[in-house]
Amino acid sequence: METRVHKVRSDVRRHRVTINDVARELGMTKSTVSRALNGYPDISESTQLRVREAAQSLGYRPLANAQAIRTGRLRAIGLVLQLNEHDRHRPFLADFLAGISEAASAADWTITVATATSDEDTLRLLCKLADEHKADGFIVPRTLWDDRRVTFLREAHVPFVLYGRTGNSDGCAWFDIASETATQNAVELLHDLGHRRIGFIPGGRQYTYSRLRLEGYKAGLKRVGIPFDPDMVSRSALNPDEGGEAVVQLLSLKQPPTAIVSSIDRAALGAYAAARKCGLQIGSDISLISYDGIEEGELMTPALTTFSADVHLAGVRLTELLIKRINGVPPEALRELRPATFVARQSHGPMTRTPEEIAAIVSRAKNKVEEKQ
Amino acid sequence: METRVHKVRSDVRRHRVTINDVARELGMTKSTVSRALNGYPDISESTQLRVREAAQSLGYRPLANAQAIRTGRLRAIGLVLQLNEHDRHRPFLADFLAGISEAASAADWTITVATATSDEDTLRLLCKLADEHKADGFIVPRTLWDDRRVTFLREAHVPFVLYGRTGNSDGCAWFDIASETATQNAVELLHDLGHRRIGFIPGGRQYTYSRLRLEGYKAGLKRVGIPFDPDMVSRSALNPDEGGEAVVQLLSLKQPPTAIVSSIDRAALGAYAAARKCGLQIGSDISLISYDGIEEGELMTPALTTFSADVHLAGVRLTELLIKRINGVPPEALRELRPATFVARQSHGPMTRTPEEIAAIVSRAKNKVEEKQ
DNA sequence: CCACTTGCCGAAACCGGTTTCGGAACCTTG
DNA sequence: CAAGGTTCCGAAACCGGTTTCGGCAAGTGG
Repeated sequence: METRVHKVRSDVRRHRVTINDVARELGMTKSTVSRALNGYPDISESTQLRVREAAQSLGYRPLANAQAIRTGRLRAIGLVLQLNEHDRHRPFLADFLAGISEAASAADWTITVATATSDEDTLRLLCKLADEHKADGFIVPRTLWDDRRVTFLREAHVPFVLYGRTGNSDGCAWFDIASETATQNAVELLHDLGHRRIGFIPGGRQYTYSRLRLEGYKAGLKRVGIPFDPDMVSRSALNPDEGGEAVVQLLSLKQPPTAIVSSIDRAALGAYAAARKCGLQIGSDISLISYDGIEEGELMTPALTTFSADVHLAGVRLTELLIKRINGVPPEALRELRPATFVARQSHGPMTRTPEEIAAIVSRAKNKVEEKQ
Repeated sequence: METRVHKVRSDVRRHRVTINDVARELGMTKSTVSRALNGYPDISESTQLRVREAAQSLGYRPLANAQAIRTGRLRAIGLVLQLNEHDRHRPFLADFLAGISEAASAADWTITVATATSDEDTLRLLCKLADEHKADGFIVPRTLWDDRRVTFLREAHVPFVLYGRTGNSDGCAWFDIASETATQNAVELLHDLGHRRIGFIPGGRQYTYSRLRLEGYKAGLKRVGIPFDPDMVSRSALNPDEGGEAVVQLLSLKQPPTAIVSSIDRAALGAYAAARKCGLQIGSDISLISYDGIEEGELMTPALTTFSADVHLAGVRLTELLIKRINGVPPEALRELRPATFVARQSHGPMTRTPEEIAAIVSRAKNKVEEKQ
């Protein structure tokens, strides 16, 4: 046995064990071997057993590519990642990939990935991978509200599953984390701590999550009886710099917020320096609650309170859903919403200053800066 | 469910243009079409042209899996990533993948990835992907000095290319960035700035780079005429916490360093807080030069001086080398070493304090901490 | 004018599998 | 014991390509 395995290994290139080898060894035809290994009912139990044992001991592994040309099933899931200059820094990529790979391996599937640099590029690669049948179906990450990938895959009748929701979800299977609920909870929590002016920093406009989190913010306000004020919503922010600008925008209002809810952690990271520049300290002077759960949040002072999304789990579930979808389960039966996890750290707390006090501090800080110049 | 599967399948089949469709359209046999498209010399120029045009206009795309069962070539490169709990936080994964994907796409190849959680898992997946021929060759990232992946791939006669060097490089193609030279340069630079006691924080022991950087450190010392002192080499550090501990270890010496060279940025990030705890400020009281070029380094105060490795380029070159290797180029001709880029920021500077002064400050800071307790 | 290349393409085998079809052996049943 | 039904497997077609082989027609040399 030991030597046999070793032999197989060193012979990978020269000659692998084929179904014909197994058939010859057993004195059967390859059709019988094939049906036995695939559990067809017209092969007797005893024969199936014999074939399985022989295949095992010979180290036979069917070639997925060869199977695919007849069955049309490669047992590969496709993934096209868009890594813009913009969000090249994807904190969750490793976790996400690990989740997908874990679930795929468990089902004996593999992953085909490609990376793209723009929307067009993404669509082109998706189209190419589908055309050349490099994958049986696709995981579509970071859904947009109006997503051309979805349109394409739907029309091409290629199975897919979305990470996130989208505008028209006809025929879509999806997995998502209820960030709108998290955002709503953040507002309610801040209200319970005495805050009445609560600002909001949206994420990238085109993404579905951005829409949902804004809705969650509004739902939270409604729930606690605070009227919605458009001024309390800043420009959208996708990185620390933009996050900082958003915070400055909110704090420069005549009636600035005493607490801020940020759509994404990356933007919230920029809030610290921006607030400091305005003479305020996150956590003590002004509260901040964000969403995502990136590692860096924990290293900030004070550490960032956030709602954490389990991206590893997302990868696992998306893969399981996609495999089911490829096996013919209707998309309507493959939709899953999970809650985010609240990670209470030190960037939020009871209201300590009124909007008026904050406005005064900010104005004083601004004058100081101007004096220096 | 059964009917649905059949429907999908027939749908896919309906869409796909096969080589037979092209042949029928042209009134030729598929063998002629195949040879024409593959540029065989026994097909006339004019026929080749006609076939190419017809294939183009019909939208024919050969199925890589179908080609592979005869040619044995899938045009897919394999990548098994080990994402330990430990270094799940891989800052370069996105860049690395993007580089690989870019080069693979350009050559019309695809990528098959899998992630593993341990050395054994990595080896198992590598073996499985090779056995089932899911890829024509592999990129092996993060080489160890004694690397079982290399042993396996070599014995199995599977083409591969290493990202990094290894103990026994017989039959190995590789790409690497000369971090040993960078480390040496760091030492020389610090010497030029007046530093004479220069500490070193090694990375993960089993990795080849760790060995090389230590050698670079020693080479730098030798070059400038400083005798090597084993005490100047701390325990190895792979993350901010361990980096902090390493710094404390060095600063607690009777003759502490006035400058520190760190093997990896992640460890250097922890140096800031650790130095502060010892009463010292990075950049002004003590110099720090690191290696990697991660984004976070720029956000530190003062920003981290480091040698940056172009991981995107690494992905591109590794892919190009691997494809050549698979095409039969001997591994000895596929070895490439590139320099790292020096990124001068604010964490290093002229020597401002002697080792004795530093020792005094550290000892005072320690007493203070003890008093508080 | 005939033998001999040479250029070019069709026919068929092949790759490693899956799937359809048909028939032999066995079992039931009347 | 004949008729009919089951069980189980072999033969052959098939999937979408590649590659080998051979032959026809045109060109070339003697």
